[in-house]
Amino acid sequence: MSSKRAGSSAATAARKTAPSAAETAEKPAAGSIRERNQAIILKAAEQVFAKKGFNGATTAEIARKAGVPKPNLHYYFGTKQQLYDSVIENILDLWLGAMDEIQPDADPAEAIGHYVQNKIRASRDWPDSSRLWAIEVIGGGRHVSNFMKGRLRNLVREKGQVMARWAAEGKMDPVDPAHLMFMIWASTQTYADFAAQIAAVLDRDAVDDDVFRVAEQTVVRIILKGCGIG
Amino acid sequence: MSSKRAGSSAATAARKTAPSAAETAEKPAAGSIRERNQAIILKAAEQVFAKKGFNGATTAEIARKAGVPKPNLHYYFGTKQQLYDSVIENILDLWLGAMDEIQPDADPAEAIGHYVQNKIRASRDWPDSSRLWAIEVIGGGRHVSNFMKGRLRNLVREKGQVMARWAAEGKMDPVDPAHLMFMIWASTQTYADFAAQIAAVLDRDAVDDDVFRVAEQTVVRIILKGCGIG
DNA sequence: GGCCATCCTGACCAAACGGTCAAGAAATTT
DNA sequence: AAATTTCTTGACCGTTTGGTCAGGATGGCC
Repeated sequence: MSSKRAGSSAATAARKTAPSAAETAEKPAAGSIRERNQAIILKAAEQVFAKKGFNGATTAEIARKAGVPKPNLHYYFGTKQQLYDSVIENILDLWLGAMDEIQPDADPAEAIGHYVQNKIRASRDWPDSSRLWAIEVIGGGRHVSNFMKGRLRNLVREKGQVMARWAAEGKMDPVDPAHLMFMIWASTQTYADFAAQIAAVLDRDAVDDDVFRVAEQTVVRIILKGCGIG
Repeated sequence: MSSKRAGSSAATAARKTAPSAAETAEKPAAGSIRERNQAIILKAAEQVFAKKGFNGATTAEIARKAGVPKPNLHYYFGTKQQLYDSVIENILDLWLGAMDEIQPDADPAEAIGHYVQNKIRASRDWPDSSRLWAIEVIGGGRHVSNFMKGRLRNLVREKGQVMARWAAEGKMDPVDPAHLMFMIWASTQTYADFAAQIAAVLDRDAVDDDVFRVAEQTVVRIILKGCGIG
């Protein structure tokens, strides 16, 4: 009797991310066992870490959720800490995408509006990533310190200069760009991080698409108008 | 702000000898040993819980930070869970104060502006409370579910009606009040919860008064202007 | 089929944790 | 000062945790 808890949603998701190019038919290629299992474990780990933080999560729970025996975690990722680092690394992209539109010759309303939109949709589509990031930063952010002081800081500086130029050209108010970013991040990620609170206040079981629609509308509107755009 | 709450779940500890503490009338016993030590432990517990969450915090660390032996925690608070509950209970007031100014006959700019101000200053003055609240809600908020679905929801509904009236009178834009609240909470509490990230991006050791000054200015301005006030 | 590398897993371990206890020290009351 | 209640503490315990290991199963390649 094999201990297959198979058919989980994790398996389907992992199959989607598997390299499908050269493979024919349904049989996974040789080297893909590793990738498949790593993906399954990473997804389970993200869920558990996002809910309980690093210390609160147990390797046993992650293994159970992934449907694999516990030693399998260590086989693929070494220690719990290394597994955590791998999960964190997969999240960093959330911060870098979507800011591309903020360019000197772009339209501020569109650029910033789309950025807010994308951030809110990220909260809807990958809430666990947002929550895990939040827990990590609240705890001091030691694992992401380099990222925050490096790529993230540079990005804020760069996009801040674009906004300063927009302001100089009269296209928007001279708002402090860094704090505008903080405000956008906070106002959008709150729909993932504080979903429990928002659902409770709105008397719903969860933050569903209806809520996200009004959220997107409201936040985009206040941010843009608040910056003197539009 | 209401005054402090005496440890409500403290009595469960000393079961050996009936804890006859508070039954016969109010015995202030100014500076009693019990109150002093409970306050010390609660403060230490809040710091540790805020950084590591419930599971990540250890009673040994709380005891060390409070400067008392570990069994002393159990003597005063029973279990770790009860200590956590006591800490959480002390935080709830943060959500209720400061919204008082939002009244039908008040000036929207002043009322909302002061509310944002107060929330940002709360992030500056009690960052650990904000962070602990965040960790609790991210983890599902089971310990505060009643509060969120009760007093908090009612408060949002009540103040939302005030804002709807302001909007009907043309004093502000017809913004969804609940989402405006979410935005204010997120934009203000982020200066406590995400302090590590903000400090890193701004290239500072910590989020100091300078940062808070610009933060207050920027957030108040964007929120008010974004709502069509001012 | 035969061989090898990769993958899987039940059983186990040392450390850390929450919690307990009994006895002693310090207040408080009588 | 004696009695009694409250407070303090080192030592201890059962459970849970992250991590290990040896050996078995599986798949790829000739």
